Amino acid sequence: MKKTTSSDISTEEKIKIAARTLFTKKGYAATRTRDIAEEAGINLALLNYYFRSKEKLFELIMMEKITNFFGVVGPLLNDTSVTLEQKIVTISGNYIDMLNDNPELPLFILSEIRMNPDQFATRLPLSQVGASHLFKQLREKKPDLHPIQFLMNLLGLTVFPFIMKPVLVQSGLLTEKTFEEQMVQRKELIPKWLRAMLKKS
Amino acid sequence: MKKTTSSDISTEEKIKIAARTLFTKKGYAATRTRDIAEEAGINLALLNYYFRSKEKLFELIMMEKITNFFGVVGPLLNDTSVTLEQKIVTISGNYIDMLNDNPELPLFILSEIRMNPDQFATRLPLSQVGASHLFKQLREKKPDLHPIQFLMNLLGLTVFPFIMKPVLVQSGLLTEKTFEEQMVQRKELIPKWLRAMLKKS
DNA sequence: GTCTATACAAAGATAGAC
DNA sequence: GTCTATCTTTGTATAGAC
Repeated sequence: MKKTTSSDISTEEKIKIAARTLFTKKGYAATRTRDIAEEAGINLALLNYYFRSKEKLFELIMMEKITNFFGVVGPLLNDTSVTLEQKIVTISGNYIDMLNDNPELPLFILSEIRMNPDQFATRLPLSQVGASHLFKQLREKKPDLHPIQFLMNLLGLTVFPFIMKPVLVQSGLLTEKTFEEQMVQRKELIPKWLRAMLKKS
Repeated sequence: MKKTTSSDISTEEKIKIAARTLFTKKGYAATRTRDIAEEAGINLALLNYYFRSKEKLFELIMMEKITNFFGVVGPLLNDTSVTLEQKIVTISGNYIDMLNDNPELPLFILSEIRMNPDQFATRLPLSQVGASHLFKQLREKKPDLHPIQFLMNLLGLTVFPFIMKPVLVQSGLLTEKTFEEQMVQRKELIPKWLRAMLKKS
């Protein structure tokens, strides 16, 4: 029987929590194992005891985050029972909700991929997108626009504000609160804008 | 009289060129001064001789890049002789041209700002945007949409594809060549999409 | 499983010769 | 201005006691 209850967290879990915080905030290279240990309130040696190395620990966290990030689109991609319109609303809405809770996610994932493109390329569930039902729907609806162009728009309109957030808030152009309000608004605006893009021209 | 001619580059300049390449590709933390020295083909000690420290050198490059990045919008912001429509076309067009030459720029700037938000906040020319002529034009044209929302769209549609580029290319969803072609297309598409967003609803 | 102590490696910075 | 050699600091990993 595990001695861990909901109120006392195992050392292993403490390290993972601290690693999640620091890695996603500062990235791999700028994060010190000593800082993780301190943040977790444990001894530095235990990090290596449980996870063998900084890199192994990082990969664990990274895979978790990639799953989070692509989990929003994944299940919808090939669902033939959902209309294009519904997919758009669901994807952008779910992303905004998820990113409101994890605003640092996109910048973290994208910058780490940039540093090691080939290492993560194979593990990304993106390769299937090209043959997905969503792409088929897009081609039918608007043959003269490459589905990738549309995907860039969907993600750009949804994800980019969260990437800009630190800049906008720090520059005083926006407060945390008004940012969140605007993101809520966008859940209705984005589908409207995307719908216009798919109109026959 | 300087002995430097156009064909032989001064040591100082060699270091700056190497630093530009490595910092923008890997970020501050992951870049080693030894790598910069090697890339520049100079002795490690010379880096400190010319720039005192890694950090000083980095700040120099960073300021350069911020100037590049915001230079595209800056001059247009308060130009009262340019219509809103023209501003949109110019901004997105110029950005796409500039980013086609410097695709790593946005991810570099945004991830470094994320690591040190307050350090760069003051130096960003973004605070003036709120009082700009562009924002005034946007408020007049479409009072029910917050200008920031529009700015997010303009930048999201323009800049985000370049942020996604490594992911898209590495996952095999796109080749370098088709990416560039699509970006050229977007120079006409983006203004069209944005125009639709500013229509009376 | 957890901690102390320490080895080992890498990175940034500098002194001093040329 | 440039180089070699070296110092210091910081970061990662491990050995061994409890």
